[in-house]
Amino acid sequence: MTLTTAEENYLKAIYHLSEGGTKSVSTNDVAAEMKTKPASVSDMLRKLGDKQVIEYRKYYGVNITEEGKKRALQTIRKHRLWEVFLVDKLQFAWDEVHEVAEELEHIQSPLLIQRLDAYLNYPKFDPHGDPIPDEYGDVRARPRLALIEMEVDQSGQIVAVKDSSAAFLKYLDKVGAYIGARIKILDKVEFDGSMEILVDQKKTLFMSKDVAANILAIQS
Amino acid sequence: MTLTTAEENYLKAIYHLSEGGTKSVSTNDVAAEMKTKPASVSDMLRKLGDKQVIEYRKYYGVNITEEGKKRALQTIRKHRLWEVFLVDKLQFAWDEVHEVAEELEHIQSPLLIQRLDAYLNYPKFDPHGDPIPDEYGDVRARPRLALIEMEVDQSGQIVAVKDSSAAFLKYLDKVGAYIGARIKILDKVEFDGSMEILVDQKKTLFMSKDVAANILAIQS
DNA sequence: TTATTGATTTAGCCTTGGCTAAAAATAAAA
DNA sequence: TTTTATTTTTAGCCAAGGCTAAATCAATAA
Repeated sequence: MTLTTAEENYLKAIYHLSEGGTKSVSTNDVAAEMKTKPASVSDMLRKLGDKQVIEYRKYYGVNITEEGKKRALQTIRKHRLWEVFLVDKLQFAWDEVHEVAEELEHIQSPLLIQRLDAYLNYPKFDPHGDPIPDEYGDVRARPRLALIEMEVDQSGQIVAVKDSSAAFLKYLDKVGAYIGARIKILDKVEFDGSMEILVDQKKTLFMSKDVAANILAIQS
Repeated sequence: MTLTTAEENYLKAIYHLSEGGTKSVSTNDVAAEMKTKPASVSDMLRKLGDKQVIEYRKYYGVNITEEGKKRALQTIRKHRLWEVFLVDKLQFAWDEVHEVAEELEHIQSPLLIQRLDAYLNYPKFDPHGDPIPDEYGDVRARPRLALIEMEVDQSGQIVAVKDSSAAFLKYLDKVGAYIGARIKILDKVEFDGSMEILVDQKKTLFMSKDVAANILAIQS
C-alpha cells in the first residue's frame, strides 16, 4: 500500500503534532499545520484512516498508528538525509535547505536512500540538529538541553536553536557559533546568569543568559 | 509561466520525437511515446499550445517552439546531471539510474542544479554517453571516433558503424557488441593493432584492427 | 468525385486534492 | 437542561490528468 505525496505530507504533519502529547490531534490543528481548510482535512483523514496509518473517529480527531508512525519516520529520515546532503556536499546554508528537501523527500527509491545514507557516512543529525531515524524508524536522540542548563566543564555540540529569527541567527553567525559547533562550558556567572563558552576548542565566547537559553546542545 | 510535471514530461517526449526530422510530431506518436491514449494527448497539446511551448494545429500535429526547446533541454539537463550523480557518487550501475532520474528531474530549484553541476565537476556527458546541455540549453556536439583511435583506459559508448553490411552487423551481434553499448578500452596490441574491449562493464571482447576501425564511439 | 479508412478530437466520466457554504455534532454557558 | 458557540463534516463545485466511446476530419482508393 503506497501513499501519495499529499498523504505523506499529512501523515508527517500528524506525526509532528502527536509528538509529546498522547491526546488525539484535531482536524483544526492539522488544517493549521498544513495551511489548508478543515473541510479538506476531513476528506484526507478519511483516506488515511482507510489506509490504516491513522485511527480516525469522526469529530474526535486522530491518533497515528504504529504503521503510520513508521511511514512518517521514513519520510522524515529522507527529508533529513537530503538536508545533510545539501549542506555538506552542495554548500547550501542550513537555513536554505528546507524547501528543496520537502520535494526530495518524496522520491521513491529505497536503494537511493540507502546509498545516500552511506555516502553521507550515516549521519545521526541533520543540519538543524534534529535526529535522523534509522531505516527501521529508530531514533536514537540524545536529549537536547539549553546551554543555560549545562554545568561548568561539561562538553557538547550545538544542535539547534529555540529562536530561529533572522536577528538571532545573524547574531550567532557574528560571534562564531553555529549548528554543529563543539562547545565546552568554561564558566557561569551567578550574578546575571551569563556564560563563558569555549567553541571548537579555540574561541572563547561570552553570552547573556537569554542567548544561552536559546541555544540547544547535546552532551558528549 | 511554470509547467507541471506532466507537462514537462510531454514536452520532453515531443522534443525527442522532433529530433532529427523537421516534420510535425503526430498525436499518435506522442501517445505511443507517453504510453497513454491519443484522447489524453489532444487535451495536453491544447494546454501546451496555450503555454506557447509548442505550436499546435488541430489534426496536423505539433512543432516545438524555441521557448519549448529551451524548457525541454533544461529538463534533459537535470535528468542527465542526476544520472551522473547516481553513478559517480552513489555507485548506481548506469542502467539502474533512469527511473530515479525521471523523478529527480522535476525538482524545482535552479540553485540545486547549479550546485550539483559544480559538485560533479561540470560533466559534459551522462553515463549513457548522451551530452548534457549547459544552463543555456547549448549541447556540445559529440565527437565520434573509431575505436581504433581511442586510447587504453578511455571509456565511451558505441554510437554507429561505418560498414553496416549484414555480415558486419551479424558479427557484432554474435560477439555481443551493439549500438549503445558502453565500452572501455582495456588494451591495444602494438603488433597487429588488435584491441581488447570491455563491454557493459562485464564482457571482454577481442577485435581485429579492421573491426575496431569500423565501430564509431563517443568518449565519456 | 465520392466513399472509405485511419487519425484525431470531442463529450462525458473518473480520481485526487483543493475550495466554500451549509448542516450537524460536540462542548460550553446560562 | 436548554441555548449558544465552536468544531467538524457533508454537499457540491473546480482543475489536472487520466480514461472510453462516439463523432469528425484528412487522406486515400475507387
